[in-house]
Amino acid sequence: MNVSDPKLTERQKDNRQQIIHAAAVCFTKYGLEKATMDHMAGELGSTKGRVYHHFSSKGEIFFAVYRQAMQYCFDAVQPIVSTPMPANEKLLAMAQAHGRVMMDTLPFQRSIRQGVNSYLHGPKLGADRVVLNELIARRNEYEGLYRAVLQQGLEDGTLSVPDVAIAGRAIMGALNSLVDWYRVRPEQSRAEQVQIADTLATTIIRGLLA
Amino acid sequence: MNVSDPKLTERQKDNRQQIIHAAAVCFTKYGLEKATMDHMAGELGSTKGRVYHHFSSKGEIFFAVYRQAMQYCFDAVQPIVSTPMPANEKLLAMAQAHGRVMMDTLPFQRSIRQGVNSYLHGPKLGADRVVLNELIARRNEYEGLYRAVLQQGLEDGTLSVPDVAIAGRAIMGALNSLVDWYRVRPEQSRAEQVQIADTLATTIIRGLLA
DNA sequence: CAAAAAACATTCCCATCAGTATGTTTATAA
DNA sequence: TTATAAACATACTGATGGGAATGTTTTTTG
Repeated sequence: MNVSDPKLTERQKDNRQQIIHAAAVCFTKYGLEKATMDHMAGELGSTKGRVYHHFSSKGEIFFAVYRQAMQYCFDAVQPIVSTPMPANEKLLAMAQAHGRVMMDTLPFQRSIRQGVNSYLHGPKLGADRVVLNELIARRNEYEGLYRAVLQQGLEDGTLSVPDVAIAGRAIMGALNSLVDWYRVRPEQSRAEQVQIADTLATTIIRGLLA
Repeated sequence: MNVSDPKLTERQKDNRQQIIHAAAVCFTKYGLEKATMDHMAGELGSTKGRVYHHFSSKGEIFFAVYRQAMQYCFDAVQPIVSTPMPANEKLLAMAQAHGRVMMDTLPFQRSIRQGVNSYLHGPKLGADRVVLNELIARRNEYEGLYRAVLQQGLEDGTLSVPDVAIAGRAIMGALNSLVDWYRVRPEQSRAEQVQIADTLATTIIRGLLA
């Protein structure tokens, strides 16, 4: 199974990619619903015609954005999971990586944050409900990475939480909140950016007590 | 300055309250944009006419929901701030209280979570932009309560964080994530409910390390 | 109890936007 | 080089929903 559908030329994949990116920008710029197909086309310097030539609906585009956003997260965090390391260190590294991805792919992450709520209350059944469920499953799978490491930490004794599921939620919630309050500042260096993500990660895992 | 505008009869205030509540339900049920005025009216067993008699626009209703959601939070957390207590205990109590309010006023909190993003990218200027800014300021004021206690904790030595602002964000993010994943279960007792909020609060403040 | 105002319901209007139909141009294949 | 299909642009349609206009009933007030 490939990342995208197989029967696509390189050019087509590139075109889809451009559109997906423009969509992510528009979603964060105007909000999920208020972002129109014309907005996306405008962002590309084109018209609807182009967009509809590569995607069949607005929903399909959102799903593509969602998929990609998740992929970014997996690519950044997945490798760390399989590294041999004490669970506490591993969890910290994962949290830091996640924070950085949030910053680096902000439009995508902002889009899906709005989108889940929005597209959830839509077609109870139907074709794209299936796709949505698949994406939700994938998100759950991602969060599972954290729960697994938390569990591992309970076993190797480097972590201690009353409830693995809730701890996982807490981590995700705190990290994902980045997309709500983090603003890209042009004068901000990469080091300062990473500093924020790392501080956030440390604060969550270390706790707040003296 | 009163909680609501002064020149309103008791009956009017009650009517507005009914509408606000119905709106909060619809916002979470259908999503902010997809929730129509007819939905809200239907939820009340009435028609648009009634809604528009008490509110001039959909935006105004959302603002009312927002205001109320914030008020719920203030009412629950504000008292704790002025209680004489070590900062670490105080912070825990605040976090627990916030978690409970999230659960108790779920439709309201869910509404504003979607809404901020949505209404933010609207009228750059205009009358209701002013209102929105006021509400955002109020939210910031609320988060200030947590930052103040964090600061206090640094001074009385019961708390230790690298960055007060980021720690505040982390707390809010983790607690507010409740509205994303918490589902009301009929068979769940109040005690079990409170247990979840408390566990979450403890996890955040205590941290995850063994 | 009359008159006025409040509290609705009913009906209508119109701007917006997803999606379609139909061109026109550019690349690919035969 | 010609036919064919891909890659667009342009022009249109249909439904949806916010809000206004207008009618009807129920309170309140004088």
